[in-house]
Amino acid sequence: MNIGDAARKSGLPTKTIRYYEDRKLIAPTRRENGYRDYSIQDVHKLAFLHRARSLGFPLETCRQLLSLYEDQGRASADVKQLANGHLREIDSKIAEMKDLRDTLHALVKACHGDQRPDCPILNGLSGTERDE
Amino acid sequence: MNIGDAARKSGLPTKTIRYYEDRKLIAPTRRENGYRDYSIQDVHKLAFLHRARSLGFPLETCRQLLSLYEDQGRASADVKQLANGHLREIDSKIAEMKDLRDTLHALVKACHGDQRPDCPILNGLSGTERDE
DNA sequence: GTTACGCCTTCCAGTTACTGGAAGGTCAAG
DNA sequence: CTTGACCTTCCAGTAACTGGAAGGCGTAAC
Repeated sequence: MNIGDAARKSGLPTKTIRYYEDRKLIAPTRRENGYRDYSIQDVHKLAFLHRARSLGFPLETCRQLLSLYEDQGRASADVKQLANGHLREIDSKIAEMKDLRDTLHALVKACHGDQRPDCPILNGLSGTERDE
Repeated sequence: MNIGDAARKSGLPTKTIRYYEDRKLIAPTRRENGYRDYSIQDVHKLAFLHRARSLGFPLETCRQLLSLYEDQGRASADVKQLANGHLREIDSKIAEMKDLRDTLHALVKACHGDQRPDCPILNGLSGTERDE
């Protein structure tokens, strides 16, 4: 099938599909006219990539997951290890963002937000507070 | 002072400082030998940018914050509005990441992680589960 | 004087994962 | 034969840096 149909079935834009091919994640056959020709298996792989990416796995991790996906003799332990590594990264990112959110929230809360120029947010950012 | 000293005092790498100059966020004077010359005010601005960036404000928002920072007649309401917009974005990003984390966590938990090839994580990613 | 070292300069390229657009070929319908 | 929807490749841009190369400047030791 043509790239447009593969796009509709996998949920990925055609641009992205071509990009994945460039990055050697997928290699569809070509017709005589030069058009890419996607098999059902190709579409499954694209949909797999789509889901893995939407879970935030980096492309290189997606590449590893995809090769495990295609390896009938894989050990689920290998997959779990990749997923666990990613999970830990997500957790630390969430923690980092929460910290950041709390800091910003405290500044916003302290700001009266009126026509006067005095502003705890800017004071906080300028480092003129005692605790920084 | 030289860029190296400005870097040490502001906490930003010299590369980043030059980048900010390229993006017109700061404009130090130049000495006769071509070296950049940073004033105390410049260093304050760099430290301000450093803090604003570490709170996750995009550079363009930093630019606006910086101009408010320098505007003695600003209204704190304007600052608060910028900060609030950013806060909302952080909140939605955190919520998004939590969702993602929970989905991934569920997959990881369901995976026995041994030498067998059967793997709920890959099943989840391939979309062969009934609820996807 | 020159050598060494650490600073400084500019410019170019790479990172992540796409996304947009231009220029042009293909195909089916009317 | 033209229109419109496809498809192709290639180039450039995004955010915010980061690394490296090639070369100039400043100072101190030998």
